[in-house]
Amino acid sequence: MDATPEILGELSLFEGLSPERLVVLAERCRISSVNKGEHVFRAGDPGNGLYAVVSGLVRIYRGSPGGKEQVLHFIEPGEPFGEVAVFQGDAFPADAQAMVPSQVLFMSRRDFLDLARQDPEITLQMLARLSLRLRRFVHQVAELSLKEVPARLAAYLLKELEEQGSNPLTLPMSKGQLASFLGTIQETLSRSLKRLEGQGLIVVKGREIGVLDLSALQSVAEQGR
Amino acid sequence: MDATPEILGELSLFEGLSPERLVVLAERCRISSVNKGEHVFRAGDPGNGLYAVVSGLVRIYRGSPGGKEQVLHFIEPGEPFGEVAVFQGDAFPADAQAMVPSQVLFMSRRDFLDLARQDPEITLQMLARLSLRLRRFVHQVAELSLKEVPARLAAYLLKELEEQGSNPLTLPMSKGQLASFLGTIQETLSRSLKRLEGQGLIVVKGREIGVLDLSALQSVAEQGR
DNA sequence: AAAAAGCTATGACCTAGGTCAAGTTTGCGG
DNA sequence: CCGCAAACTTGACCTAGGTCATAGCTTTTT
Repeated sequence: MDATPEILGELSLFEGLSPERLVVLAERCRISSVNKGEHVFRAGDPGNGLYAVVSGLVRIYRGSPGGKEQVLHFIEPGEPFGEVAVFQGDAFPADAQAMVPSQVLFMSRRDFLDLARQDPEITLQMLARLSLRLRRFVHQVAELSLKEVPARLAAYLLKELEEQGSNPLTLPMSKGQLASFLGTIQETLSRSLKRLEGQGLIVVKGREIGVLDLSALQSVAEQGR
Repeated sequence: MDATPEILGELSLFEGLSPERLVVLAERCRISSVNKGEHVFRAGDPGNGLYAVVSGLVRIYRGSPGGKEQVLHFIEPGEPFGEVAVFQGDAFPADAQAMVPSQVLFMSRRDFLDLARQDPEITLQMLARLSLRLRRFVHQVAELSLKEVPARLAAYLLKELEEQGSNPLTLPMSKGQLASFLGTIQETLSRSLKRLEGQGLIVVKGREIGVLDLSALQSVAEQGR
């Protein structure tokens, strides 16, 4: 399916582009639907362009021979993914899979580089975007090796609370997926939630989590090691 | 101390720039000496520009309240560091410390952005550079959470063997520092080395490590979980 | 070369958290 | 509204690897 200028305008990637430019770009982008569980690309696939989530939710992850998986990020509507392969190395470093029925936009490397040439602002925006991602990875690596599961969980809940702004926050994914993002497994996550609940810091009801004691949760999150 | 065009020409960051351009840039860059153990910047410091190692060795790491540290990368001569703060967020996300007496070059954000504007090629090179770093982090996150220490160690040795090209390879840092890079501690690294040695895969003599059984080492490195 | 300071090895011990195995609950397709 | 498949919880168990303590070794300083 073809993209429309309206859809493109919603993507953070194209923020600030003129309506005329969007019309031209719309012709060059393709939108496709992917079913729940379907892969947009696999690690090692040649990357001929970049993607963005139009609707739905996509997870980027790496698997291991033993079957365990580590989620690197969840991509929400408006956000691009798979950019790394456009600028370096050409093979995707991880798998991308739709977690719910989703629509994804594709733009070829050629078209993106053309756009970048005509609109250098885009390049700077991309640098800022990759820098942000780098910053997040720095955080993720440090958390994985320096903190224990309850601390990582607490930090996640605080971040989510901040972003959602509403107090009983809602997990945007299954607990198993969250565990995989936090570098652990379902069982351990379940026990950690229980523990925080037992300490009176949170209250859990399905995917809804209410934060009862903000400052105590913060001190759990800071526990390093 | 002022930078010279010759020094700048050696930096991967300025690869491909004309000699005239290098002369102009040399006036804008400052080179300073840092002692072993001295910090170039600390996490949270405002980032007003980027750095590159001219000589010596710099490590980028994050500490935890409990005193443990996770090394994110070792920066060798010619390589830039601290770029992330130039494009995003303005505070450095980690600490940078000289591991041996070193010389580092500094270029202000302003000067770098001026250069980027005049020479768009630099921007694309920077995109490629950040993409490579992102790719490495993807790898590091996955290794930390999916593999055990001996597997991470084996993977490191294979990479180092490849890069150095000589068989008894030489560790470029202390074993304690290597442990911190691999997300573990001295003692565990020591035992892992011993184990690989006991299995006849490597032979260790101080910082020199000879690889005896390449394919066995590869299969240890691939063990996921 | 002696002394101080950092590195490395190794042993005894302990715990966070992964594995395996039942259940139980939730939510979706028919 | 039913039934089946995920998703989730809970318990018993086990192990990788972190902690603590000690001692040998190597390098730099004086």
